[in-house]
Amino acid sequence: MSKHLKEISVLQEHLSKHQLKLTRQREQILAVFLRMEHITAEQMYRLLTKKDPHIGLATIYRTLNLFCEAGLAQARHFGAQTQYDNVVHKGHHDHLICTSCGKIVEFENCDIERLQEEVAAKNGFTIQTHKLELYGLCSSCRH
Amino acid sequence: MSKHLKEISVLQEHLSKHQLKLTRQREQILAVFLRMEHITAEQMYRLLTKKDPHIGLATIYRTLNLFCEAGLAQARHFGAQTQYDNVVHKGHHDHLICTSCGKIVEFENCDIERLQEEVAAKNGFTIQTHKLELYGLCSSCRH
DNA sequence: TGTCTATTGAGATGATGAATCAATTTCATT
DNA sequence: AATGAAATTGATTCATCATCTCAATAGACA
Repeated sequence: MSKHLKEISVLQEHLSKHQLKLTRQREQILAVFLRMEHITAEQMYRLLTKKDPHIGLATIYRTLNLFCEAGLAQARHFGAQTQYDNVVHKGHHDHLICTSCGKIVEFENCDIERLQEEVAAKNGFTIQTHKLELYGLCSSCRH
Repeated sequence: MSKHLKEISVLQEHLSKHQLKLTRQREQILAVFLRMEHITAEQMYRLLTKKDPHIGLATIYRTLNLFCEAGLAQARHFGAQTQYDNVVHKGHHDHLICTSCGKIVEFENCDIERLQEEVAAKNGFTIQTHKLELYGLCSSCRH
């Protein structure tokens, strides 16, 4: 765990701010979580029960939601399941996607990001990450 | 229905391309769907059963998924439920999503849209629609 | 019209995640 | 180190959403 001192202190701060407690389970779940880019509750459960068969699935869900509140994780709903993304590993997920041939072009645009921050601030939000996908026709498919 | 000739023909084409049939239920569901910006299967079910009590929820789900395959709809998983967005009504598809409590705020920002067009043009794309989701903490969850 | 095939609808099934609650653990205070 | 209030755990139950099943029905093309 020594690699992730910063994340541990973020959690510690959130815990003490809300009169919550640091438990063995929360440490174990955090240790696994910080090694992954993203994980589902089910995956986490399988990983943890290998070592410690006495950890409950309900605890996993509760703890991953706790991480979201602490700002360490970010829940994203993919189909049926919920992915918990590690905010530390966030990249820029902006894509142009051709609806005809499926071609994908990645891009980054600072002006858009700045405007996103403005919109978020106006609504009282603090952005952790974002997803922007532009769907359309690429130059070859338009002709 | 006469307002939505284009969308009807998009569906027709998809159906015939895949040896599927145009049924009374598909027409009814499409008619309602095209009037909405976005809808859930449950909402659609309630709207339709007012007129025709003999329509099944399974059919709603199947048909909305069909619309996604035909390119008329776009499924989005919000919390527990799935929203089916009308691709025709682009422009109101942007959301702020709280990763802690799941609260969703819709917004629209012309400047962002203009920049999106610029980015697309620079890469030779013509935008048909887009999806922008900002994930973060709302004001209540940050405290 | 008749036949072949896709579709429907009612209910069963499955999957996910949240709620419950008695037993246990944490941690500030002795 | 011991105490005790308060938070946490985990086994289970519960609730919701969406898909699957399959016999009955309806569309499309000859």
